[in-house]
This record gives sequence, C-alpha cells and structure tokens, in this order.
Amino acid sequence: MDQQVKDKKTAIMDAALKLFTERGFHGTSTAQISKDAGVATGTLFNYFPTKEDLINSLYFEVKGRLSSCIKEGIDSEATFEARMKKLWSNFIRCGVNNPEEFLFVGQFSSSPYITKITREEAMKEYDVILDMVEEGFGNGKTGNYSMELAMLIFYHSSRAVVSLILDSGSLQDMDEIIEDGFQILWKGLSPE
Amino acid sequence: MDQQVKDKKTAIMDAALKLFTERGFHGTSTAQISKDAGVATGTLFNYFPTKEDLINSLYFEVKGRLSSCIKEGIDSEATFEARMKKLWSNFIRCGVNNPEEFLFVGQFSSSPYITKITREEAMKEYDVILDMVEEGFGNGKTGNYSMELAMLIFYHSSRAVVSLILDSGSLQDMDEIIEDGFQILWKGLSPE
DNA sequence: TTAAAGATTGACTAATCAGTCATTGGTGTT
DNA sequence: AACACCAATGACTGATTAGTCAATCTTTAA
Repeated sequence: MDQQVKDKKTAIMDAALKLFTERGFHGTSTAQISKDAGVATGTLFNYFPTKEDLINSLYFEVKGRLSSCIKEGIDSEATFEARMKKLWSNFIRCGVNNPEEFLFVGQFSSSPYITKITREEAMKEYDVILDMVEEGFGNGKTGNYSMELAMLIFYHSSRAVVSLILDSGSLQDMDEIIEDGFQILWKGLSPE
Repeated sequence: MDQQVKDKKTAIMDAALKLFTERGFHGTSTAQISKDAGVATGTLFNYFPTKEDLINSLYFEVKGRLSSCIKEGIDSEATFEARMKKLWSNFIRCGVNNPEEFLFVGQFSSSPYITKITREEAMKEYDVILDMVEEGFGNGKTGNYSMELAMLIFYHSSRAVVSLILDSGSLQDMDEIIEDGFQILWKGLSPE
C-alpha cells in the first residue's frame, strides 16, 4: 500500500514535471498528466486537491532536489575562492544534469500567476549564495557593491550559462565554459 | 477609417500586453482581451486570425519598442567603456520604464511553446551587445572568454537588475545600482 | 474466510475556450 | 436620397477544461 501510494504519486509528479516544462502550466491539462502517469483523472485529485496544489507541491519537491545537489561537496575548510568556484560549478552542473528541474524552476519563478511573495520565497533557496558571499566579503559590500546585487548577478549568470550549455548541446565544452564564466564573475565581484 | 482601424488594433494590442504580463498567454482568454479593449470578440479575429498570431505580432511590436529604446543616444565617438556603460544603462532604464514590455519579452523568451529557433530569433535583437563587445574586445575573446558567454552574462545580468529595481520599487537607488552593476561587469569582462 | 477501510476508477458536469458568421450600422459617393 | 461597401458586432459552436462522485477493486486485519 505505502509503496503503491508512493508509486502513483511519483508517477503523477514525474509526468507533470515533464509536461509542464514542455507545454507550460496552462498548456498542460490534468487529463494529460493522468494519462501520461498511467492513472485515472480521479486519482490525481486524490493526491492533489487542485491543479495549483500539484504545481506547488511539485515546485517544493524540485526545489529540494536542486538544493541538495547545489550544496554537495562544498568543503568548508577550503579557501573562499575555492568554495565560490565549487558553488558556481555546482549550480551549473545541477542545472545541466537536471534540465527538467532547471526549466521548471525558471518557468515557475517568472510565472505571472505566482505572487511576488512566493517568488521571494523561491529565491530564499539561494541564500546559500548570499550567505557565502557575505561570509567571504565581509558585511554589506563586495568590492563596493551590495550583496544582493552580487547574488543576483551570480545566480542569473549561472542560469544563463546552463541555458547556453543546454541549447548548444555541447557538453564537452562545459568545463571550459564553467571556468571562463567563473573567472568573469570572480574578477567582477572581488574587491580591487 | 484609417485612424479608427488603428485605434481598435492598438486597443487590442494594449489590452493583450497588459493581460499577458498579468496572467500569461494561456491564462488570458481572447474574450477577456476583447472586453478590456472595448471591442467585440469578432473584431479581434479580424485583425489577428488566431490568438497565436496576436502573440507573435505583439512580440515583434514590443521587441521593436525596446530595441529602439536600447539604442538611443549611444555616441559612436565615445570611448568603448563609455559606450558599454551607456548600453548597460539603456538596457536597465528601458526595462524599468517599460515594465510590461520587459516582462512580456521575458515571458515570451522562456515560454515552452516558443520553439528554440524563435528563441534564437528573439536573441538576435540583442546582437547590439555582441557587436559592441566584439568591436571593443577584438575577435573572439574578452579577456580569455568567448564573446557569446560575455554577451549572455551582460544580458541576463541587466534583466536581473531590472527585476531587482522593479521588485524593490525603489527607483531612487537606481543610479547607484546601475553604476555598481556596471562596475562588476566591466571589471569581469575586461582583459587583465 | 470475511468484512471493513481505503485506494482507484472513468463517465460525467458545468464552465470556459478559440474561433465563426449572418447581421448590423456607419461612411462616402452619386 | 439611394446605394454600395466593409468594419464591427455578439450570439453561437464544438472542443476542451478542472474537478466530482458513485461504483469497483485491493489491502489489511480479525
């Protein structure tokens, strides 16, 4: 039973994730999700009272997956630069290795029906960056710039790089792109 | 007649832009657009054969508006750094001054139903950056980084900064944010 | 073995969707 | 005034939507 339940629920979330990234939230019907998941339409509504509940649940699930991926293997004994580089690399590799999750989060964040508060909540996940930046650069300023600005540029640049790698489809250049991207940011964000 | 026609068409596009940025493409019905524009549903379909045609027409219209805004007042006699700074400032000010257009383009670009080819076409608009970067930094590399990477970071950072300004609602800090953001990018992108 | 409890089903509904088309009404010409 | 022309209309359609629910099947426990 317990396993069965988990199977159905997981199947629904898997199908939903795939379809949402392919066709968007409004573009995907609950009927289609159920069909792809191999369950009846009623079953979907047993687990998720409304479509919106499904979207939100899926978002927290996906955010969790990416979050643990992003924090992996950061050695707190390493130098600040090494840790930043690892974080940068993790962000990009997690996105490239989990393209559906990556696209879903992007779509969710820029979605108009998601409120501003939810979007801020969404951003909280990436306070890892903010924490690390603040710890490394002292209080309030990197070079002469605000921490929030630094974090935003770091985060959005990493997303841009993931898109570049996914669109070009050339995974072999990935290491070089990651390295080059980090050099730009590190040079830009460091104090003189 | 001619003016009448233009009025109705403009009203439809204005209403569509507003609603699309508020509720998304699928979340906005043609009936609602017509109602907000003050025309009958049939009238909308006189001007735009399908909803998709309306979205595409609107996209090219909006892209055009932003494009001319972005290129304004760049003095080709100025130094490379001055021109880059002006371009950066224009990107951000155009976004802040035209929030609906800014959000619409972002939504359109990250929309799943827009094909990869259309998205590349969309990006062509911002070859202004690529052209300028290539002209200023020579052929192929900025510092040691590829031009495309530099352009993507420039573009996505500018979008991040616009979002920051729009979300915080604090227009008075804008000049400082623009300046700080530019310093990060300029330092990052410049050769040693 | 049996019965209660809970999970699953899919036909169904009311609402909403994009798009149609016969009709109307305003304008310019003669 | 009589006509032609065409933009504008909005009631209408068939398709699709999120969500419901009585009936059926599966699991558990006595």
